[in-house]
Amino acid sequence: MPAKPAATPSYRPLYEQIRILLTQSLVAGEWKPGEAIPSELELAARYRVSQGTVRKAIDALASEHILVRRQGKGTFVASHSEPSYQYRFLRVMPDTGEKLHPQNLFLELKRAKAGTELAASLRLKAGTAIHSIKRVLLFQNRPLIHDEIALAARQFPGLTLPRLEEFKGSMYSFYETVYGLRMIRAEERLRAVSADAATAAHLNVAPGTALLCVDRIAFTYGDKPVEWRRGLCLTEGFSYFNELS
Amino acid sequence: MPAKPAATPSYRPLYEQIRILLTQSLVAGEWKPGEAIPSELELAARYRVSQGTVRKAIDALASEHILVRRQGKGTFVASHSEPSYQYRFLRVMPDTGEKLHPQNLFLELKRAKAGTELAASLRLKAGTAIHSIKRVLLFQNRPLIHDEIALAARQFPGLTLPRLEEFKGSMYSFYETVYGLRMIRAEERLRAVSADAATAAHLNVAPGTALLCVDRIAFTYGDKPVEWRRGLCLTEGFSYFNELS
DNA sequence: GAGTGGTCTAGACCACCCC
DNA sequence: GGGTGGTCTAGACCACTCT
Repeated sequence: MPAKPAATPSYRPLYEQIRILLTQSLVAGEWKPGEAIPSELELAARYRVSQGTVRKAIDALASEHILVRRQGKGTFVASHSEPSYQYRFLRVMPDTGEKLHPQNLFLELKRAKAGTELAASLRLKAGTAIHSIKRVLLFQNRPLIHDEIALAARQFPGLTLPRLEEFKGSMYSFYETVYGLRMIRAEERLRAVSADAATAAHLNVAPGTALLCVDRIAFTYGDKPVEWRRGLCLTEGFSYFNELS
Repeated sequence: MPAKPAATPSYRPLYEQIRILLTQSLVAGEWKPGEAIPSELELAARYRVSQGTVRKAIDALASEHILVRRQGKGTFVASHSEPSYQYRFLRVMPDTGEKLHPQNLFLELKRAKAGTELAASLRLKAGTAIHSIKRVLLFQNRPLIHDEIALAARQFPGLTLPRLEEFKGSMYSFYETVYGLRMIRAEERLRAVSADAATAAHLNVAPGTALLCVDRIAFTYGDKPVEWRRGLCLTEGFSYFNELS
């Protein structure tokens, strides 16, 4: 493997270069979500390095939940469609701690143009065409979260309400399955706000009720922002769980 | 190194056993926060394993921020007193993203008895003596967070308001420096609530203002809960940042 | 039993820090 | 220059899964 030092660290270890090559193959779709990638020995042969070096590269991708190792079986491309990853980014749960999966109720999908703030978040030009989705998430048949979601229209051609409604699974499972876009990480900012009239109606509470406002930007490979989302969440009996370490 | 298989996984790798031995040394105070632990080769000799095995054990502890590696210098015990770790668990920051350090204003320290809920959180018996601390955190001279903190009295003997006030640094830096208790992780639950009269006064807002309520339990080695905390946070111009991956 | 990931070793060499 | 962490190798062997 030819050494290929880069700008930032003045020196790039081999396993780092391999990690980049693997990522490129993932972006190019050489291995699809849920599929196995070649074995460590095969990859070692392909890149002319030792198994240990390939392992270190895979370790890094596994710790980012981009790949999943399964002893005795192989290494697989992580997928939001797999049960254990279905609601990987959903941190709202009952105070009791059980993880329960919400039911989706779509309210609206319309075309719109990105305002300056949204455009900045998704790294688009202001005025770019977007899809704007509104939905409510129900936990045990109780409306708990009102979501507003924005996606660049050109990245999601042919998106319609019926297609969203007929799909079983999370939004990210949908993006991945239908549009081949895998979300690998997200940034969230939380605030406390007072419910406006419309939101209060959707969540069936009095206007002015305190709600948890969760702004999220979700990214694919290469830290490319794909989805903007604002969730307004009723936190009675439920809370947003986070672990600090 | 004698193999010492344990109950849970029916087989425990060597590096895992080393990790446990290292943790025991940390708990016993063999190496103090901020100090360097022995070099990898020394540890390899001590435990009669190869450098690679010690490395894997240290890697695990480093990824939990229990140890910190510094190339060319050594491996150090992480400390909340170090500038970069001062406010490691503080996720509230200006919307602009800069990290700024708050100023501490203590309001009260009193002795109390743990109610059933608090006792359960800290794994104490109900009625156990505790310290109850109240304070306000100011960002740029603006009161933004009202904290209520509970600690088991027997773990913090001789705690007084003046001792808290004269200490420069974060609470965890204080626990670590004065009581030798290192907090290594924490769990938080976030909710949106309406400000009551007292809190509103402390934060200089109208009663009923929506506040972010952050409940936290912080743990030392061995997942032992030490501190319970409830923060009520004004989120205007500020927000709670979280990264999902 | 064959194939996969996971562990462990011994040794070489590199990058970084400080004397 | 000597010490420390960081990389890389080649090879042995172990644990798990599937056929």
